[in-house]
Amino acid sequence: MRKEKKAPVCEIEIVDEKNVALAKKKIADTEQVFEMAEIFKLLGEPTRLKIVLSLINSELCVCDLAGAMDANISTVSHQLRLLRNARLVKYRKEGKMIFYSLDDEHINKIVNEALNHYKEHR
Amino acid sequence: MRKEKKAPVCEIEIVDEKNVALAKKKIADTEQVFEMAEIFKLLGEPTRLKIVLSLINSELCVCDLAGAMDANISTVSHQLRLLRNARLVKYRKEGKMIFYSLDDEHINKIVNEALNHYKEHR
DNA sequence: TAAACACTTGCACATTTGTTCAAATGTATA
DNA sequence: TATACATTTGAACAAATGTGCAAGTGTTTA
Repeated sequence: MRKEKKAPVCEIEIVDEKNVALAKKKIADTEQVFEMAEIFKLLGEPTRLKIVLSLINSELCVCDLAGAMDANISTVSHQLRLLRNARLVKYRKEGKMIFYSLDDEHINKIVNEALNHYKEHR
Repeated sequence: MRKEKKAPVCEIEIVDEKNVALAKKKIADTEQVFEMAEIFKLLGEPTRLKIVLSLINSELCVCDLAGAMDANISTVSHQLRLLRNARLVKYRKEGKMIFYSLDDEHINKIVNEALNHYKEHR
């Protein structure tokens, strides 16, 4: 005897089976979806986005970065750690200073694409 | 008599004035930075990213969307509202069903660029 | 008109997140 | 070695966020 799932309205009924299958395929690689989301989340916070934008032109030390963004050094450092962990930025030491720069050429493209989006909408 | 700011260590001292100026220029348009961050933030949450990925192939009703993602309809609806407000998705009504689709061709590019990033890092 | 259905919305709640302060680390210089 | 400096780190806290339930809206169909 088959176990009868009592249908909670909608979840069971599929309207467009073919396209649901396609959609499922797109999000099948769960880990990848989470990794992608992680990158977007990192760019989705003003302080971190400012850091990334600031580093597009050139490497900067933490101090100058904070200066350019008009932000607390500690705040910048905290956010840099997140960007570092995700390998969006890299750093090099020079004496007591640490210079940060972008670690990925794609970030540039992603940011620019978003810029286009923004421009189009106003 | 000049007002003497007591220098809190680092904020005042600028190491690389030229590049700090360039960085400042990049983030000068505050409103734009926040709008960009908003878009990234929306893509930076697994549920919402799955919605966007699901809609790349074709429009889907809320019900199928939830089915494809294996998520609660209410949850999906809540997140759809955010995507709607930001004009990342649009919708059309057909009877009692509502079909959602991507409202922006840039989203596609942004997502694909992120995909490349991901692939490159493992 | 009533029932079924697709979807939205308000609420409550736990969780996550960004910031600041103060202390710690590590490096250069007197 | 002691001091100054650049940066990192931990702790504490308020604010923001995602989720699910239950109730609400609006549309179709019996």
